[in-house]
Amino acid sequence: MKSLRHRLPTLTSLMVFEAAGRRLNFTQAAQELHVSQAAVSKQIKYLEDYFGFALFERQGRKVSLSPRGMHLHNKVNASFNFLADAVEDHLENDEVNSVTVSANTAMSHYWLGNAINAFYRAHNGRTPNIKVITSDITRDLFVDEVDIAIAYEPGQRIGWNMNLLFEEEMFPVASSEYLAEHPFEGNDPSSLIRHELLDFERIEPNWMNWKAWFSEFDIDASSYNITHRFNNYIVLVDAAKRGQGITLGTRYLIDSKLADKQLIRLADFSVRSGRSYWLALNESKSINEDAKVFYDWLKNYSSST
Amino acid sequence: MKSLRHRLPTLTSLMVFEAAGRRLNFTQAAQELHVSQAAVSKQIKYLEDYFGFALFERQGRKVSLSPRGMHLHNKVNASFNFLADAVEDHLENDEVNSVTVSANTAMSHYWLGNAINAFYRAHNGRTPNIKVITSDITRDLFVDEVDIAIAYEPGQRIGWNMNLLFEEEMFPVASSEYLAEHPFEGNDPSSLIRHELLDFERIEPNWMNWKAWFSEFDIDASSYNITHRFNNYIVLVDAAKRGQGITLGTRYLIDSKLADKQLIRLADFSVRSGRSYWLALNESKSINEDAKVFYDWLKNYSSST
DNA sequence: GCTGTTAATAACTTTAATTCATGTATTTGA
DNA sequence: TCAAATACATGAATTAAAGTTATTAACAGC
Repeated sequence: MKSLRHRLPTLTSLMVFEAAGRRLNFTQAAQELHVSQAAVSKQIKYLEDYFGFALFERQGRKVSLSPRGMHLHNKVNASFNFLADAVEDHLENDEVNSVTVSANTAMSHYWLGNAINAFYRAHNGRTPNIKVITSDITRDLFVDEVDIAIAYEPGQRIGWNMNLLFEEEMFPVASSEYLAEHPFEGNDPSSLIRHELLDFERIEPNWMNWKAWFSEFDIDASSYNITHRFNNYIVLVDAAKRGQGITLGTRYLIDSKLADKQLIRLADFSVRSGRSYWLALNESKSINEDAKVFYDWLKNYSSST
Repeated sequence: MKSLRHRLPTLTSLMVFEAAGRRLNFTQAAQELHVSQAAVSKQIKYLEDYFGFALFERQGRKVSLSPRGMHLHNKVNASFNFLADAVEDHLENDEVNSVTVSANTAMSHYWLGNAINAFYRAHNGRTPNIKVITSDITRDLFVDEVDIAIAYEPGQRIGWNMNLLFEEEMFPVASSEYLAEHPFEGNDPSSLIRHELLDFERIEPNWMNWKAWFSEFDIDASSYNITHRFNNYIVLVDAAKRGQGITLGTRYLIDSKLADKQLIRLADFSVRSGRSYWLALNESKSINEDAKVFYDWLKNYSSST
């Protein structure tokens, strides 16, 4: 793995490019940066040599970003702004008491949001500030910054105190609207094969999808019909709620949608994958008392629902 | 608005901090960067002077990140990696009867889902199969596999036919429950500073957050109070709907939540960021007729809403 | 065809970054 | 227990990157 320094041109040149690309005027960029126009010109030249193509198109005395230059500029701009915000946060804020919680998209939306709200209500709104990191990449859930991670099959992790939350169990669900249009007849999984099936497709989280689900009943992939596919569980469930087809619902996650009839469970067959969700407390950094309180509260909350 | 350059310490110092904080060993960091150990030591000292607090804790000849140092390091690391990926990008499904559409999390949930459903209804459920790719990384939205991308500020892209969808405009919103508990009094943005503010924090999409929003009214970051932070717009809006605070709503995305009173707009002030959402058709691969039909339908749909 | 504006370039200067040499503190192990 | 080894800090000197000044060239608008 190359060092970051050797993966990048000089940072000065990128910063000059950021200003020049934003203003589309080297002279103004120079004023903004409090340097001479010549300095800007030279830095841009260096950067164009580095890449081997033009970042700007020169039309006489006007400059505009080339297609590739524009694309690069978006990224560079986002990156420096993020960096500047981070730095300013540290200049302005004396350390605030704050708890960072991470979870994947589905958990964040269908479970954690409710849990935080219940915690917040239970303390009359006087809770530590909370930061929620949502990501479907397990590695991102366990970065140092995180105090509490809620993860699907994370495996053992040193420095994290793990607690079983619940086991994964999946069954077919659809909206009442869909079922009115396409009545579900029969009482076994093979009755599903003529229906419109909405599927989840993503490397991680490596959830059960229709293929794995059907295989539990020895039903072959060629016999059923996947209409739409999604890599985001919320968006998938959105489509099911709107009546576009049948999807696999995860117990605990979609219970509230069943309770208020936004989704209807088709029959009583379901599959337990044998995999689970876990609650994890980061013990590798100096103990954050607020995090510990929330962690214990969550353990209790999960066993009571 | 201060120039980026004057919002940041020297970039060299940040890059040295990135390496030193990752390795937790100044000598190794120096080797990685191909500089002397003294250079690292000096840069870290400069940065600590800049911030006015210790980034590292020195225990004898060992160093570890201080809590604030660790926090900063996460951001700096993310930022430089993002930058390096962007730079490296620049150095260098053809399944039948199927249309692949990509969009970020917020767009997928708050806009695209409705649009697909309307398309589906308009054709009595006889539409091509659709695959939805949800990602908050712009690059992922424009992979070859995608037929139609819906993107926030993608820049010009060769091989993609771009169409303006709508301009970003943001204003404060909260649930009626929150407003009953914390009445909003006053009629200018500075009235917000005593409220509980929920914020969006993420490198990409590089949306307007409270900091940028307030700066339009010359309100300083130290004066208001961010309680909870999120890197996923859906999860952020969930918290607002549950009454945990005030967030910035994006016109067009949260209009339906305003219509059904799940969220209430606080006042009539709003900020236009000058940036926009775009609809893009992939023309670099052999034309997918189904995709073209959906693209044209989407253009029409967006102008009618 | 002037006049004002903007970018590029060459020669020179400045200064931030880096090195070297040395000092101090701590850990390791014979 | 006491060298030897390891790791960060610091002052003075050096270097190379970044910046300046001055000038040229290429337009755009009057």
